Amino acid sequence: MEMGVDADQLDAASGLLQLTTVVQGLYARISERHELTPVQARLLCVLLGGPKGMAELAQCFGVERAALTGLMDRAEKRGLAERSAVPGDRRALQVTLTDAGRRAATAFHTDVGEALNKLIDGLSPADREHFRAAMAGILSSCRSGHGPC
Amino acid sequence: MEMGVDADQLDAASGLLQLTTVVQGLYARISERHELTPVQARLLCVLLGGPKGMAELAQCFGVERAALTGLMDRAEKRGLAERSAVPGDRRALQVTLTDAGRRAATAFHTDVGEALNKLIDGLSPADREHFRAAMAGILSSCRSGHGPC
DNA sequence: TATTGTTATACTCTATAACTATA
DNA sequence: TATAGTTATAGAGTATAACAATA
Repeated sequence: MEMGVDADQLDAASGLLQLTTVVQGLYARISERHELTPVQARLLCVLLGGPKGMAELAQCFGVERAALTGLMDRAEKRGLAERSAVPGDRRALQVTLTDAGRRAATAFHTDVGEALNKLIDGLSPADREHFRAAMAGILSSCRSGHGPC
Repeated sequence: MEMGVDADQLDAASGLLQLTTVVQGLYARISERHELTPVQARLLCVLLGGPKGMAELAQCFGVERAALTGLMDRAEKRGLAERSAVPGDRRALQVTLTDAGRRAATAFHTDVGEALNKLIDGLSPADREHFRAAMAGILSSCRSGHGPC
């Protein structure tokens, strides 16, 4: 691997922490640019994968169902997502993106992807592929692959 | 590089996003275990590097000075950190850890380090070093190295 | 009884604007 | 005037507990 000359004296744990901070900051900055909070942006992106129930969204966000109510109240007030009845179950609600919500989600998602790709622009193609594979390995070992997210 | 068989079909941008989510979640879980919010935990860890002024902390957290007041009010109420006068400047305050705060910060920091190292446990030593160097390269290219954090 | 979603309440974190005191 | 920090106010996000309606 082609080592950057000043790319040392940083252990992996600190690197992960700092990298996380950078990505979080980037996500927050792009959210703001799209007039979204990071949580609202994430909500829209999850819904890009198709309609979801409230409980399903709560589980996927790792929050209580009650938190989703407020989240969706705000998303709905802004015309980005909607709650609608589910034919087979009169308790349940189905959350879907509005057209505006889908446009916002797509635009946001594109910008985040660009920014993240720019982040790894400095790596050589071989290093980039190593890095990608390492992340995939880490993720596959720590996520049991349960859930709709 | 030794490729995991199921470590594919994940692009680098998604990987970064998911890795960030995993690290955030891990950080939040450990914070909770130590009866800290993630932000309070981060505050203590920054103070482990030595006393800081309020404005300095605000800049380092990327928040307004007013937000630090509330943050420190809560940290002080819990006996984790203290504000004290600065000899040369009667406007300024110096924030330091209490003994309890230092113990909490150290214990938290240790646990986070362990968890993060466990995260990359599955990588071979060579892959781990590649990964570490790649992160260092990314970080050195995106942080101008300004600031006390 | 269990599940879906909501309401009520309280707390943390954050921004903005206006303020005090000091430099 | 500029800087350090605070107060007041508002809003987002979250948890807990209690509730309603449906399964």
